[in-house]
Order: sequence, then structure tokens, then C-alpha cells
Amino acid sequence: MQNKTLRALELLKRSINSGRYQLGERLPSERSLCEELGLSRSGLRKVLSHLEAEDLIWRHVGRGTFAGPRPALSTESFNIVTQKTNPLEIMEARLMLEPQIAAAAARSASYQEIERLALCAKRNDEAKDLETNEKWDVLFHETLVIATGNSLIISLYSGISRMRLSEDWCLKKQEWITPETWASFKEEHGAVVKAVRERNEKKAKEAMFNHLLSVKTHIQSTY
Amino acid sequence: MQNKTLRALELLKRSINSGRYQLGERLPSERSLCEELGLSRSGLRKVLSHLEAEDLIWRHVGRGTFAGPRPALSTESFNIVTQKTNPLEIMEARLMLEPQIAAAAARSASYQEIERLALCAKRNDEAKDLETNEKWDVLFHETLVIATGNSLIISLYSGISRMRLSEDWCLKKQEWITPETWASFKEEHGAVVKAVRERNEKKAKEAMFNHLLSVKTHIQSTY
DNA sequence: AAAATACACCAAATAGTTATTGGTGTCTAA
DNA sequence: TTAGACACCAATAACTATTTGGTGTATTTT
Repeated sequence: MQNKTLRALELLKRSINSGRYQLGERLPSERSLCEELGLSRSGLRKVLSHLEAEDLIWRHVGRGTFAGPRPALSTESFNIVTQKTNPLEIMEARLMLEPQIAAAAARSASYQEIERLALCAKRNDEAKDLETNEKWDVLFHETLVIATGNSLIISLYSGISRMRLSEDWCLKKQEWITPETWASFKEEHGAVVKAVRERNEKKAKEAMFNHLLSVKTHIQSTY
Repeated sequence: MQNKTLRALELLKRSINSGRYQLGERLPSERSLCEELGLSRSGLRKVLSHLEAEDLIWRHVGRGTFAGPRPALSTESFNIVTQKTNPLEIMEARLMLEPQIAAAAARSASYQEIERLALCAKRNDEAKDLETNEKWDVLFHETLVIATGNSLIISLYSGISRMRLSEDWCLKKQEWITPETWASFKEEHGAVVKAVRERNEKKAKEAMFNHLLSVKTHIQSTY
């Protein structure tokens, strides 16, 4: 490597470590930087490659070059996740979240929300086709989330709902759902509604855990 | 209401209940519908208002008219949530999620991820200013989430991180953080790292719960 | 011969522009 | 009084243009 490029490398390193470019901050574009540092783009890119290898910067096409280690999260869009994830992973995520949600809902649900919850469970059971059944099921769990009153949780949960309404999920549901599971879900939903109505946080949490574990088991049985 | 509009109302009701317009499906635009049904837009809108009052449809400017009850969730963008939420709500959401995440991470974290976790905790403690401190803290918790290996949870958690990196959160953090809390967080982070390293799920869950509860308490003390 | 540079092109991502949609009010005609 | 035609608005989505890092090739420099 040439003298000039080596000096540019040191200059950039100091700029990052000194805090001229804060952690996570965007650096100027390559085309601007090579003008600023007085070297060609190919030369600059060699410097940047070194810095990236040392985890001092990270780069992304169309976005730019950033100071600090690669975030690895919050960058990829939701559509990419749709392809990566699978029903089992979704159930594991729900098992982490929803029992707590059920407990919170038992604490703060309004009477109106409890009635809507019961309605969703009823419509879910009465549904004639699988698609309608799934939509009311999603609404059931969404209603519970809304009942927590926590707008952040409500917003996050929409990601789970989106997954469940995707074609992929519905196609796979056909493989494992049977009249027996359909019936058992009715009882499990009923247990959740009952616990929320009684304002019993612990019972609501357990009822939801049982329900989700039951769903997960049925999904696993088909693999 | 006129005879013609009444007939149009019945026609639409039947279309929805019969399943011609499936639950959640988009109806044609108002301008198309009034041509199709042969009545004026003002007349059609009266009909639609009736249907909306009965929860048979819901409408949204710029998006269209949809069959079924209003979702109430998954429609509002993240930016709206940023305005609605507050630090306390964020902590309640994290208390629901992160203890489970810590347990899952203790189960499946790679050795590389555990080392990165320790690095984040170290840098977080060594930080000279609040902004840098917060960024490494966010990276600490993100690393834990990534270690679960669940791409859906990873994607969902990015929402929490975004909240924590907003201006509002950082400004408010200045109000409650003190050298003492800074030091206690170091210990709490250390406890989480230790539990993950020992692959002790229960301990990891508890350590994370204690940490988040500690943060929440400090935030509450300023209100 | 080897290395640095200049250049052209690509795909991913963003920023900016245009078109569509439900919401609202006014004026006219029945 | 009511229904219809029209114009306009703001929110949203669909589309277009621009920017950005990534890659390869020919040219110049050393």
C-alpha cells in the first residue's frame, strides 16, 4: 500500500476513535470522501475494507458507510424476515410474549374488551372455512394485546399478526389442523377469556401458555 | 332514506355476509362503487356510514374501504407510536419480553456472542458521555436478542431499540441517571453475562428481570 | 510488470413526485 | 328537504429519479 493511502487510513481511524464520527453516525459517501482525502475511489475502498475488517465501520449499498460495529439488527426489513422465519419460530416467539400479555390484559382489560374477546372466540369457533377461522383467531389475540393498553407492545405484536396472515402460514395450517384441534382450541380460548374475566393474572398467563404450547405441539407433530 | 339507497344497502350487506367481500378484503373505491350501484357518492357514503356503524366495514383515507371490523392495530405506523409511548411504557414492554429472551439466549448463545455481550457491557461502562453509554447499552441488549437465533423476535425487538435511540428517550434519561445508577447497571449487566455464560436459563431470566425492574424504578422516581 | 486511477455499469436503498382514496363542504335541481 | 354534482383537502400508495456501495475493465503512472 502506498504512503498516501496509509496516511488516509490513519486519518480515518483517528476521526472515528476521536469521536469526529460518532458511533452509528453516517460517514460522507465514498465519492465525497475520496475528494476530501485526495485519493481515488479504488484506493479509498481499500482503506474502507481495512476499517470494516477491524469492525470500525460497516457499509450497506444504497445507505452509506457508518461508524462502529455492524448493528446486525434493525436494518433488515420485515419482508426479509417473512422468508427467514417459520411456524415453529413464530410459536417460540409467541410463547415468550403472549403469556405476559395475557397477564397484563387480565389486569387492565375493559369490560367492552372482554366482551369483544369472547365474541372473537365464538366467531373463531363458528367459522366455516380455515381462512375465516384464522382471521378471527388473529383478532382474538390482537384484542388481548390491545387490552394491555401498552401502545409499544400493540405495535410490536402487529409483526406477529402479519406473519400469521401470510399465505405461507395459512397453507401450513391446513397440514396440521383437524376437527379435534379445532375443538381443543375452543376450550383453550375459553379458559383465557374466563381468567381475564376473573381478573386472575396468574391463571390468564398459564391458560395462554397452555394454549400456545398446544398449538406448537400440533405444528411439531407434522414435521 | 330513499328506496334506491335502501336497496343498495341491503345489496352490500349481503355481499359482505355472503363472503363476496371476504373479511379484511378491500372493497372497490367509493367512486367505482357508486357507478356500479348506480347512485351518487353522497348517497353511497350514507350507506357506507351505516355499514361502518354496524362494524361490517371500516374505512381509511388514502387506503380504501375494507370488509369486517376495524383492525385497530397493524395499521398505525411506528412513528405514531413514538409519540404515544413513554419511557415507563417501554420498560413495561421490556419487562414482558426480555427476561424470556435472556433465558433463550442462555440456551443458544454462541461463544462468540457471549464475548460480544461482555464487550458491550464493558464499553457501556467505560463510555464518557451519556449518548455513547446508551448506544452500547442498546447493543448489549440487541446482542442478547440476536443470540436467541429467533429471527422474528430479532425483528420485533428492533422496534424497542428504535424507541431507545430516539431523542426523547435520551433527553429523559439525563433526568434520572446518576453515577450510582450507572455503577449498579454495570453489576446487573455483569450478572446477566455470567448467567448466560453458565447456560443457566433461570438465573439469566431473573438477572434480566432485576435489571429492568431497577431501570424502571429509577425512571419512576423522577415522575 | 505492478499498482494506482479513471470510468462505466449494476443493484439496493432512499428521496422526491404523482396519482388515488376517503372526508368535507357548497351549490344546484328535484 | 333531500339527493346529486362538483371542487377541494389531507392521508396514503404507486411510481420515478437519484444516491450509494459493489464490481469489473481499460488507462495511466510508477
